[in-house]
Amino acid sequence: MRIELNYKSGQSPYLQIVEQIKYAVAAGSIESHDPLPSIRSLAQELRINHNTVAKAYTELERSGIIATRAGKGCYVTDNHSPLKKSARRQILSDAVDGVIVEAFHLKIDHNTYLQVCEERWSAFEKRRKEKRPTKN
Amino acid sequence: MRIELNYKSGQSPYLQIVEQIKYAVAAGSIESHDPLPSIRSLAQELRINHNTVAKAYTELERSGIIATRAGKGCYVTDNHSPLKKSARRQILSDAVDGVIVEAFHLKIDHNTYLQVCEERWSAFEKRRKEKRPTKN
DNA sequence: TAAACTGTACTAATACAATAGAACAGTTAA
DNA sequence: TTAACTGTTCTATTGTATTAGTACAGTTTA
Repeated sequence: MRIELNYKSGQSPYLQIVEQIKYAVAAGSIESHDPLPSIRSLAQELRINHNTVAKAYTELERSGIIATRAGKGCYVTDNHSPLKKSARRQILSDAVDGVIVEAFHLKIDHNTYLQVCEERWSAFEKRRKEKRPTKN
Repeated sequence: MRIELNYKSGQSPYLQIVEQIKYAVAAGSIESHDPLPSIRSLAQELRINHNTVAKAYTELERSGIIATRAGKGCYVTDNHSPLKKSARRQILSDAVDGVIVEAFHLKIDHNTYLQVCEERWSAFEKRRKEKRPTKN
């Protein structure tokens, strides 16, 4: 799990860390109970203040993706999202709406849209299976 | 086309205007060549400074969604996205990746995901057809 | 031309996000 | 206990986003 900061992207470092870790968990690069690099070591590696990493980790903890314990460290959790099914579906629905608005302005047709939706899901699925072949 | 500002959302007013207009165009609530409310009249209606509305309109013009002309007003354009096909598909792909990461952390399964992707597209399509039934 | 409308440009005030430094507190192991 | 590691809290600084006020410029129409 390698985190890289892009200072030209315009996105703040702490948000880049949040996104990359969320992405890595979803893609199976890191799994439940895996330890994350400690706040200070990651900060040193990225040459930023440790509070910037701490802010990213706090945000991830708030989302239920990781757990932090003073003195121990940070770990990926397995119980993401305590929301009930209908609420989770609503959040997804809003996110999909955003993509559809984007697709419309990009003049993308229905078939291409569906194709991309399926392709990308398969790509994530594949990476997760490659990472833990015995568990599936 | 009614724009409403939510001051509790945390999103800045000018971005709310941008999003709502992009959404309205994608949903067919406003169509190509339709006039938008003038900068000053919309500002007065929303009780904000006209430069805030101007900023939103500038952003929309930069995205190729509307055209503004001093003295005349602002109109929805029809030529969105001058990017080539592969680039547009790449942008969509990245946006879909974001949704998939979100879906994973929401513990949403493949079927539900695909169902929502299709459902929401149909909902937009339906609204556009209802708006201009003779054109399709 | 004059008035009333359009959008635009410039400047300044304010608020907030982002980052950093220093000191604090919990955990482990020698 | 002590040392070395963990995360946490507090405060301060910096930079930038956001908004607003004012003055300017283009277009239309009476």
